[in-house]
Amino acid sequence: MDSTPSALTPTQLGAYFAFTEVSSLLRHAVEQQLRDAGELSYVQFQLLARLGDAPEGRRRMTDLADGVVYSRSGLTYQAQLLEKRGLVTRTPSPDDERSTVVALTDAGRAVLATVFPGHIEALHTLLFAALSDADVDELARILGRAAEHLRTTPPRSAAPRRRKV
Amino acid sequence: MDSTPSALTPTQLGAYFAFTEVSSLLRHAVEQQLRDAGELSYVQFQLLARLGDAPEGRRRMTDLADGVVYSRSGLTYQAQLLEKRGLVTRTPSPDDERSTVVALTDAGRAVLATVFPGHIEALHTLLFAALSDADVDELARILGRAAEHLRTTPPRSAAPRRRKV
DNA sequence: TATTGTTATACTCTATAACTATA
DNA sequence: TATAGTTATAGAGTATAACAATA
Repeated sequence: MDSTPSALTPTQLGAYFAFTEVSSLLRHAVEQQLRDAGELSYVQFQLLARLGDAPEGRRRMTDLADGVVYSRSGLTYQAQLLEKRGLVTRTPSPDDERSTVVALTDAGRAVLATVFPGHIEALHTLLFAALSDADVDELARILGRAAEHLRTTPPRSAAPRRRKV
Repeated sequence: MDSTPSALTPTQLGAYFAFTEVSSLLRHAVEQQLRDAGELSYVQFQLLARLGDAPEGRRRMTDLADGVVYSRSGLTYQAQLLEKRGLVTRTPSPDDERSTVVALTDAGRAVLATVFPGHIEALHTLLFAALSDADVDELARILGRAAEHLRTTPPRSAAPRRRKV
């Protein structure tokens, strides 16, 4: 019944600091690689990668947004940039005419293909080179659990208090 | 002699995705908390926290920057904001007159104190609540190793290529 | 009325380059 | 000449609110 103690144990603190450090350094390095290799921001890469994963390379705007962007206008902005570069197309959905379907173009796939090898190499040399297979196993298990918890616990915006009512 | 293979194992992929997901969701939640509780951006919080850790609450600009900010002007900008709010002071160093020493004020400590409990609570409910003590142990160990690797391997900017020479 | 997405706008943040001053 | 820091400036990104259109 351990109800959110008011301090962290030294180990928790260590885990948190290490996490933020890895997160910051890794992200910075990866952003640089994506910028150099394909003129992509991290967000743009994530959007393209999500499309690459999707059946037929297409998704509705709302589905595309998920963990990537936290405002609808932010997604519109990025989708516009990608469309201008010809990496995606945006067309109204035939099913629901309110929806916009974003689809990866051949050029979009090409950019993904250009960027991927360096991306993977960066992950290898920066992260996985330091870890044993067992470590990676553990990491996947633990962070997978944490991710699921985060995904489910506060559905998106906990907002425990409002300003000004 | 496993020289950076050109693909990731499913487990590595899982670890990476989980990591980015946790990183993104946790950071977003924490930023919201810091903003609500103390009108601080994440970077500003990190700077204050670093000062709070330092002997006498003071550090040179350069030492303060470390993992937090990746350009000197960015640090100057943030330091100015904090100084305007009276949370830090900036004074030339007596030792080396090129240096600026940033020092936490009482108001700065007060803001840190205001923000900390909610910060810790957020970490508890969002991250540690999902993990066993053993998990946290493992996480600290693995990520600690990764952090050290990242810290040492590319001293700061690998820059394998330049644009335009 | 609720949902999907866009637009307008304002703001925060970051990075580059030029500059000053001290070591 | 190298280091520490600031300034000017420009650009990228984000979020809020108002809006339009469809369900």
